[in-house]
Amino acid sequence: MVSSKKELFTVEQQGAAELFKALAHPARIAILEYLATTRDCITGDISEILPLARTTVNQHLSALKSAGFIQGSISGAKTYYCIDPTKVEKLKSMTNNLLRELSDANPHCLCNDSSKPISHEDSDPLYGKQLP
Amino acid sequence: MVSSKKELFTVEQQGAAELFKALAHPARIAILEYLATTRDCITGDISEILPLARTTVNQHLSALKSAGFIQGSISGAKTYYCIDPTKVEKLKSMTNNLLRELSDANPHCLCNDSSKPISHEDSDPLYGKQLP
DNA sequence: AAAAAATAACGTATATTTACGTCAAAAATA
DNA sequence: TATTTTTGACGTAAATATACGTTATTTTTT
Repeated sequence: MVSSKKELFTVEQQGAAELFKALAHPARIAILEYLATTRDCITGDISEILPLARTTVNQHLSALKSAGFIQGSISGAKTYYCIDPTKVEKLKSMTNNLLRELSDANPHCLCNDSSKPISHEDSDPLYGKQLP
Repeated sequence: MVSSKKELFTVEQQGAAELFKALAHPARIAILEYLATTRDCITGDISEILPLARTTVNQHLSALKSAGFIQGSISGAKTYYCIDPTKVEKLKSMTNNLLRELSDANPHCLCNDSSKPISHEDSDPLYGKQLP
């Protein structure tokens, strides 16, 4: 790998990928779910819930914060974290856009075209065969 | 990192994370979008569209295939890839579940509770401050 | 039968993610 | 004031992802 190459795609594609990447670990899903169900959202609490060390949880929290999914507000020694509803809305609209794109155009694909019946595992004996 | 730890979360959380992970790179988003708009979905075509080498594109295709987002059917020397609409539906329902979870419960959080006004960047001068 | 076309497999190098321990600093408490 | 609590910063090691060139194999074309 010489460079990252991600910047060669559209900003929409990059944005979508970043959003999904933030959710691409079960710990971060769990953190968001926990934050959604409690008022007492401090780091210590979360690391007691999750099967991970506190520093690891903190790392996941940072990732979620960088992606904009959560906000943190310091109150004394404690830091309160909570979900940013704006970002959740953005995830919703962005996912809906992508899903619409993917499902609308799909019937055009050869594999799902009923006028070309010999193309899937049901009918094609070579489906899924590895080239040796 | 000793072990992966991902297996310590619920299967739902793992499944969601895997699905999102498959979409966590702009190239894979671009591939899905391209597959949605064309009938001629063979590897060579896609690598001419994307700013990546053919082998790299193939790698991303494998990732999407492993995740179940695309199917491939070999016809002669060419391999035709297409989106699996079932998986797209699964992404939709799973995302909707998560979004419902996250938006429903959010008002309970302290940070978004109007009865505790001093907690966000507008009112809290310490918001976002790094502990040095 | 030989050459060309197309693809997956393999190997490799670099970058990033994941997981955690240790440490220092700020605030609360004794 | 000293101790405890809480947190983020830093360093590190292993795992995984990304990007690509090379190679072998199959099919098509010549």
